[in-house]
Amino acid sequence: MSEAEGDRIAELAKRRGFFFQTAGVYGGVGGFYTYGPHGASLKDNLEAAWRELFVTREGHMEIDAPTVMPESVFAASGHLETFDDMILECPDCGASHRADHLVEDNTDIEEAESLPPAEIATTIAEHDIACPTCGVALAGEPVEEFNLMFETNIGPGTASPGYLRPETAQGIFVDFPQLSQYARNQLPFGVAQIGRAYRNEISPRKGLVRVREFSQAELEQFFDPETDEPPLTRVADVSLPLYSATQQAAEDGGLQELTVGEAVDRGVIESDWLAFYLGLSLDWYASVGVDMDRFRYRQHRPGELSHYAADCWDAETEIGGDWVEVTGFAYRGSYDLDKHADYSGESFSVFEQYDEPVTVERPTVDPDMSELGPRFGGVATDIADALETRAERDPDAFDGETVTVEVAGDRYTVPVEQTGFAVETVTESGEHVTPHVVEPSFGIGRLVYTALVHAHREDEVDGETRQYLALPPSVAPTTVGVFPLMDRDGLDEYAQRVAGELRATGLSVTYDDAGAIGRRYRRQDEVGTPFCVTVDYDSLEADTVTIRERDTTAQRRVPVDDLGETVLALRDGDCRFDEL
RNA sequence: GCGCCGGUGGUCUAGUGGUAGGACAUGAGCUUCCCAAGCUCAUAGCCCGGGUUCAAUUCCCGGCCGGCGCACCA
Repeated sequence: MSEAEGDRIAELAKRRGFFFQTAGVYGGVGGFYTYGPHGASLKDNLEAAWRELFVTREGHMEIDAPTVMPESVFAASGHLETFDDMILECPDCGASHRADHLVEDNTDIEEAESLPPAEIATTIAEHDIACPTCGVALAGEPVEEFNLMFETNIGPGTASPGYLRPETAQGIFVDFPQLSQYARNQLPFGVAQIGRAYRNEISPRKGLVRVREFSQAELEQFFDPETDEPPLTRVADVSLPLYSATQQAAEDGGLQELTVGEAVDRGVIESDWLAFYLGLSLDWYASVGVDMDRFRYRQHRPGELSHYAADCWDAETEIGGDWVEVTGFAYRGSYDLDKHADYSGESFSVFEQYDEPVTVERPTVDPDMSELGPRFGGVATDIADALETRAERDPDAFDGETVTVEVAGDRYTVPVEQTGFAVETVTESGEHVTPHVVEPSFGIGRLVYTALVHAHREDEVDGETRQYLALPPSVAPTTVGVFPLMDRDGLDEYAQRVAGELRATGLSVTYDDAGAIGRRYRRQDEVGTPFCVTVDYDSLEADTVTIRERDTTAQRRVPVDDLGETVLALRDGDCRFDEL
């Protein structure tokens, strides 16, 4: 652990091209990192592994939405309001406070968040609100607005404000009606997306942990909360390291090791869908290089939940003594779809057919427009609509001779016989359901960082300290290094040919003929290359090469003919090195 | 954003009011028949701006960036 752990990785990352701070020649810019060659490759491999599970294996759809969205999207999602904080700083002690919270705590005003900053400042002065930290009067202090979303303008001028998305999820929610079509309106279905998101953090910290631009891999699992069940049996026996809100509150609370089945049965995880994804994801973390002894699922405490979340579990990894959120598994309910339905006026529900149609009695109207039209003129259609609404809500009103409806403040009386009122027996074949959402949201950069930190090892070879990255072969940036033992006598040509043949199989290969052989092994150790192939003088005689394993430095001699297949099998875990 | 501390080749560092030295890494060459060996040579640096001074990498101020604490973290 220790800070040294993060420092070592930051140093290695910069020196060997995993990641580094962007625009260093201009002094650098806070919270922005560039992935170097090895880092970009590692990140790609991690994303591919994610896609393999959450898209391909689970059969979900993947989309790619824009990173800039119009204001209306975030007005509906709640981000415009929740991300726009009013900060007030104490002139005396320097503490920052949420100005709207000060007002709410000290006055009868609720939802002060929706008030303009000037009004908040006036209210603070009027009520003589003092700094909660030191007690100094805050009257007259400026209320600063701070929005965590990057704002921009769409097109010329400022008429169409746009925002860089603070999460990729809204790109899925906002086009749910379209996506539902592609899923043939069949719940449950999932939509995945890998992409960039942006948050103008007040103070970015700790390398890749808190940055202003980052990659998310998110899955939105849509389901009918009444009828749809996840395939829990597939993961029922997976053992989860759980740190529930209850355990966090308990004095002696610690991790609970429960299987997915047990956690659901005991109500530790309330949502079956959340439980399913916690179970499904566990092995994935291990497969991309997370040290599972430094991993836990932690439930959000009640006050910690996001504005949209009903329940949330974070996957956390331990880095330098701190626990870092690498995934949020949120139960978002129907919050997002309801909001977009509300703001847009469009339907964000799915029509679900019943197994058996249901017959119900329903009051209907069929107004006689040949009577209503001449009599009421332009408002006739509005009156017809009002009659229809009235019939649905208050069919008893049609019991008498006439019925009265109100349109735009005026009352109109219509003879019931002209309304065509009837109670019909209709057959309903289904109903409209607004799906609920469970969302696993992976922070790719934090996982890359975790993979590097957890993979870092030191050992001793022939009295020399060796530094290496024990990355899983499937995610390591380079799979195999190829070296000629000597850069002469035809060994180099032979090795070049071997490297070319390996590349042709689709493997990620690096060729190195510079310096002593040991130095070349070390270079590859440091960037986590799991296998190195060396061409020596025996190769020229017998067409065999040595293959060396990173973690043990052990070597085997193998025929060059099926080298490609051998390395592929080693990378994919179809064969163990000590079986060669 | 506030406070404290810091910023010297790609990396890690020494040092200084008269523009800098090392180690590692990198490149070229020699050597070398499997784990950072050795030799020669080469490339490469005082975060930015202002001030004080004959002279600033060094002192002062501001900025940028980083670490830590506070705040923030949908």
